[in-house]
Amino acid sequence: MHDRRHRTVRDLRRGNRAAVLWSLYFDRPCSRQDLSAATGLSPASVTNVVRELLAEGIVAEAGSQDSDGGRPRVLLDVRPEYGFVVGADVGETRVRVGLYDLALTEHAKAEYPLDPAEQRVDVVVRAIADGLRAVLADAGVSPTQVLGVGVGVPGIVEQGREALVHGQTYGWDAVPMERLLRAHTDLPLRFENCAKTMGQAELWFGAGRGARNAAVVLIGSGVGAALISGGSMYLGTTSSAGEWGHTTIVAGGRRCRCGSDGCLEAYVGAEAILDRFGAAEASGFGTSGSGTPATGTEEAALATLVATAGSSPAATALLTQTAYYLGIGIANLINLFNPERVILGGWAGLLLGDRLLVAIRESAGRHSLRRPFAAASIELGELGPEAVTLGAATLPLAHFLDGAARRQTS
Amino acid sequence: MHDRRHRTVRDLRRGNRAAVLWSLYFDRPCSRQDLSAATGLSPASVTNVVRELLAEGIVAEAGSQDSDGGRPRVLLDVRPEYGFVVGADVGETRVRVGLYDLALTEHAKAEYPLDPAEQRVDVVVRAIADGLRAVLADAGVSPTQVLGVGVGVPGIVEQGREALVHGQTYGWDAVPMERLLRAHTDLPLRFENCAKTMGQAELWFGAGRGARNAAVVLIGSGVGAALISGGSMYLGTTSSAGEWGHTTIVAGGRRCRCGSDGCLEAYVGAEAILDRFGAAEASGFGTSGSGTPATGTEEAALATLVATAGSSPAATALLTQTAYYLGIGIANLINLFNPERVILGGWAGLLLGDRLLVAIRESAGRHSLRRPFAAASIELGELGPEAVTLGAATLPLAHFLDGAARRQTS
DNA sequence: ACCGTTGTTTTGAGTCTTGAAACAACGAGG
DNA sequence: CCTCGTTGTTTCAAGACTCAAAACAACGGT
Repeated sequence: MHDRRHRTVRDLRRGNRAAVLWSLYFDRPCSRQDLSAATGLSPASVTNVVRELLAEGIVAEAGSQDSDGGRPRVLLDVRPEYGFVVGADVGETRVRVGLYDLALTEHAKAEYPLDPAEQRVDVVVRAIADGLRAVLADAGVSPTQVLGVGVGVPGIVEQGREALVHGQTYGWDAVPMERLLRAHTDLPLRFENCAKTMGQAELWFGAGRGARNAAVVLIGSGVGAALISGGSMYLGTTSSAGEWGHTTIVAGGRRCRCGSDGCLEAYVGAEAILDRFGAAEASGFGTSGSGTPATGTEEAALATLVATAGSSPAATALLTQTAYYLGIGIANLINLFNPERVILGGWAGLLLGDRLLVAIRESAGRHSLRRPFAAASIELGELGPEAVTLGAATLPLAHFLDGAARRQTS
Repeated sequence: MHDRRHRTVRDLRRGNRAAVLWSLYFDRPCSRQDLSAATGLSPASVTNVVRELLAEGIVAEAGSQDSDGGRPRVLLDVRPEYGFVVGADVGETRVRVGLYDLALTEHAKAEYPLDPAEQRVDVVVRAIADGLRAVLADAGVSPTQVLGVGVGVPGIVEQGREALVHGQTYGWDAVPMERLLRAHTDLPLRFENCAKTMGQAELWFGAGRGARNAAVVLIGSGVGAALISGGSMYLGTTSSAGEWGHTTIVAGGRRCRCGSDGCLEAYVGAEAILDRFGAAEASGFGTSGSGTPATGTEEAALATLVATAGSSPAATALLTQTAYYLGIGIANLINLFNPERVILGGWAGLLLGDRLLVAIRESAGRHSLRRPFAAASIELGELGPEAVTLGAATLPLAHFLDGAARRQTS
């Protein structure tokens, strides 16, 4: 109950410094006055903090802006080249690594294919390490300039002294990812579930900008969600919160690959949609069995399905039904969480949402209570597939803004 | 994003004072050393803060405790008689008001029946005002000794400059409860949904003690939930979070009184259970129609139903099914929230849980993912029907512990 | 050149926490 | 009975920080 732990007066300083940095980062560029207004600090304190940030080279003055009549405001901005962050995305078929500066513009990227049939941890770790080396070499950036590395992994991340990864679908059980990767680099490492990572990207730079309570809903082959409460990711007790895909919406319904039945994922996951279509058509695209096709194939199949929807009544009916179920899943989120925004993302989510957003909204409205529904807007994600890498890069960046991380060289 | 707003160095003091008070309140009695350890403050600062609290009469020394060999620890405790708080519970059939001291021991209570057929706001407000006067007179407590009044209302509370209440079932729409009650008293008022209020009571004093992430699930005639995240109530954007009862668990299922269908409430709410039983038996207890019976009747009917379960196969089957559905609802919470504890409460919840807890756990286990399920314990609430009043009293108390509230006289 | 306006910095005062040292209250052992 | 070691609490001086007010700076208009 109540974790209030502002100890020393020095922590106060750190806190105020963080407040200024966060403010500046998300409202860039802005003047000292703006910062004063945004943080509630006195102009004097802002001057102090900013002086420090200027001296450290983290922010720089960036021109000025006329004020009506008086002294012009000096605009401040984050100096993108102060440092770099690395984001890595461990997907089902490939490992992607990106190098970003402080403004999160990409400076280099690398990609390594994985064998979708078996995801061996050592292969993944080696790919990340290789990617790290590659992007640094590519952009001519020295490791000393890197603030940290963030990794988005499929599965639950148990944050402890060393991050452990539990990947249900990959058969990973308490894999000591951090220790394994530590063998290849001394940089600060952070791990997070890739759905949460992607959610954070949408929250910071996509459709979720400015939201304090939001749900980012991700539909790919499987289904997941990231819950944002009070402006930051909600993790839960063992940081496995957000398993929306295995929420039951049809008691006694279709069998799900998780072993339960009636899960949302068994109706709106890409694999499930194709499965259902296959069962209905008993022919055509998709997989009728349970084998996981390469994502590329799955993606093409679903795209074709969506495209045919105009002409094929069977496809239309299926999609209508999918929107119905998806609306129910979203309505449940709205009733439980009362978010101000629900963002639909993931490759399949974007594909479906493009065509079905109206139907989804309608179904969600019918299945949720009036007031919470009225408070929530349902929108499409704005970020593409690079969102996971970007979101991963966000992890060390957040720590930097909090004032914890510094560059290795002092 | 990030609300960091520790302005002045004085706020720091207030924060540390609050940290000490909360610590002491929930680990009572304890020594200055314990407080130092619990809050992370230096012994010197604890002494300072405690000196202040002693001078104000909020805490008092309460004996001492031998230390092995050295100076004995002086035990500190909250002085219960420093002030009082009032809690009011607006139920479907009655208004209950309780007067509590700082230690939340009851000093007086009052109850006023309501006509269950129509809940007129002015009647409710008058009952609360009468109850307030009555409990104060009864215990011989002057209003100047009262720190505040908390009210638990059925419906969504919109916290603004003045609390507004939206009671779906009562036909209350944006009722300015605070303004209405303000006409009768000058005391600080706080309003909250009664499910959240009850949840807070369980969290502080019942089965939820010490939990940081928990879900308190309430089953009465209707169904609701209170979500606790990071040790405090999660409210959502328009403070209507936790509408678990109207979460869909059977797409296209039974019609619910909210207008949607397949809601959890339509399966496990007391009214719904009796309804289903009536439909199955086409005779016996319960109501076969949709009219809301007086709660007393409903309560008796459900108790009878549960009692017959041993002998009547129909009743047994119905309860088994109810446990199945309830387990699904709980599993959904576990998957989404990853709480460390799920607490089953409400009069019907306790009645059912008493007999069905094992079956409910089993169903929840089958419908949730392994890891989050393993992290969550499912337990019965420990508090009786007075929990709402107690929880309501908790609202002004929390503000007092935060250092905001003082007694009116200085 | 002067004035009003607006943005930023300096200054002096006031608060707060803290580590170290002092102080207090006990049991044990001579 | 006195001393000593131990443990819990308080005092004290130093250091850190924010803030309000005042000073300063940079502009347009007249």
